[in-house]
Amino acid sequence: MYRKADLSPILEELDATEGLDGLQAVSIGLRDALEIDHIVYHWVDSAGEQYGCGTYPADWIQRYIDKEYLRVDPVIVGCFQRFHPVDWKAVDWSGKAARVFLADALKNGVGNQGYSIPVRGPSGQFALFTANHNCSDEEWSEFKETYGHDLILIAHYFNRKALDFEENRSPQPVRALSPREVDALTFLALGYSRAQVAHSLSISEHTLRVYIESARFKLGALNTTHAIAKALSQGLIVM
Amino acid sequence: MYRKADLSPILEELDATEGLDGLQAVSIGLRDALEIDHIVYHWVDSAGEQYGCGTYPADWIQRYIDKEYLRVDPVIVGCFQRFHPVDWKAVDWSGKAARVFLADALKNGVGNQGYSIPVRGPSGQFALFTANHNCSDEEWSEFKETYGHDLILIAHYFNRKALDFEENRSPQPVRALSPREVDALTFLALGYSRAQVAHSLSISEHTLRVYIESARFKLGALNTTHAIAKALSQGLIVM
DNA sequence: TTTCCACTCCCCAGAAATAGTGAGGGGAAG
DNA sequence: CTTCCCCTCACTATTTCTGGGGAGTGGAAA
Repeated sequence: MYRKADLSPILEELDATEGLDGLQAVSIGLRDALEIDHIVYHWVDSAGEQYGCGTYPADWIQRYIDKEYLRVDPVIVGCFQRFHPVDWKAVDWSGKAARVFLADALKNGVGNQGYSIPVRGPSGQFALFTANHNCSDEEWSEFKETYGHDLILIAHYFNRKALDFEENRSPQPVRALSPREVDALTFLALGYSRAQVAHSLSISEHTLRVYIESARFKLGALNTTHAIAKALSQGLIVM
Repeated sequence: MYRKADLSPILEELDATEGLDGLQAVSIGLRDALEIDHIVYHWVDSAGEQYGCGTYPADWIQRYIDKEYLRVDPVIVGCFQRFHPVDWKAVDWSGKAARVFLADALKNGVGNQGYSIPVRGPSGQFALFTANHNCSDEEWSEFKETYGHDLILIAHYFNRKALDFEENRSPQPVRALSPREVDALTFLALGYSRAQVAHSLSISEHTLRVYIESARFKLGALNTTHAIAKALSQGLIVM
């Protein structure tokens, strides 16, 4: 039976942390306190870039990036679609690429049990906070039972810190879309043609075009499709 | 000085709750346990729809909807841009509409102190969890100090429940895309033209078109833009 | 083994989106 | 009261996308 560790010092340490190196240190402390194999915070950037920190072996992290496992990893997909924390056993490993990925992960020091918490920030920011261990299903259930709540909170704080660092680095000048621009992009995202959208909004197609173009400009998008993709992934419009 | 209330029974009640009415009941219990004026969970939908539950007077809620305060409320805007919980005193009340809104809110039973926690789910889902009270800044600081962590966790669980209800109402079957289709849609979402995508994938433009069409078909999309919007919002592709 | 499905290639005509201009009215903020 | 942004409308030429055909390979599953 698990005896629950006191995590309040970890939370305090997390609160006072500065910089990614600090998060790295906290994740090591947390891993030790929880007596599991790995703790990983993984920021998945909308541009496909990614950074994170945690206790995975450096080899594996490099391999993950090199092999573009991000596109294969079913945990990422599963978390992206859900709000609940995700147990690795519950995601879809049926794809061939996914099974190859899993085998490779296990070979590189990743434990068989995982529990990943999706965290979302403004502008479509998305990250994962994962606890990983090598043990039986029963032990893992007990672990989740014991620390589930705490992990959610800690995931929240990890992401908060990561966002703070990011903000310091690049204060993004996100210029908001005007209501009409939002309308226009929303209808386009729903699959309507420009003519239909113009009709729906009771404006001329020419006017509609102006909105689309100014939205494109504001979003720094190369074309309408890009604008809609950006607006969607930044949470500026919702389908 | 605050003596911290034990919130674990509330969390358990929340865990076992079914339906919006249940959430309503939990928010009342929580308000009483915290000894504050109001607790509100507010799901904000971009389409302008919104639903929520909490302890605000029904009059005020109706007024909020009728007057379209959603578009004015600086707390909404502030939370939408941030990951941190937001104290109402810290948001931008400089706009005229915002000040009118504030005056109206205070007149309708809303307390002067507020603490709102943004929560985000898949597909750009966004909600706010708010604690509201009428008291001095000092008392409020102490309250936030005491219950800040708990409120984050509770906000998370409120949103989880709300999403569960939503899911039960509209379960959608997703048919997976082939790797090539994912590639094609991903590049298109990044703003490349068909010619550029074809070149990037080292295939002919004709072939590329076949992928796009089959992806469109699988997604039940009306056109390419729609397909990309659907794929993005279903988490099938990541930018 | 046969039957899928994923992947690759090709032509053509019509529909739709983009790029380059332009203009005027209204409202909010400084 | 001026400036800035939002909303609305218009024309033309060019590029890009869509929809309609058809055809051949290889791998995986039934």
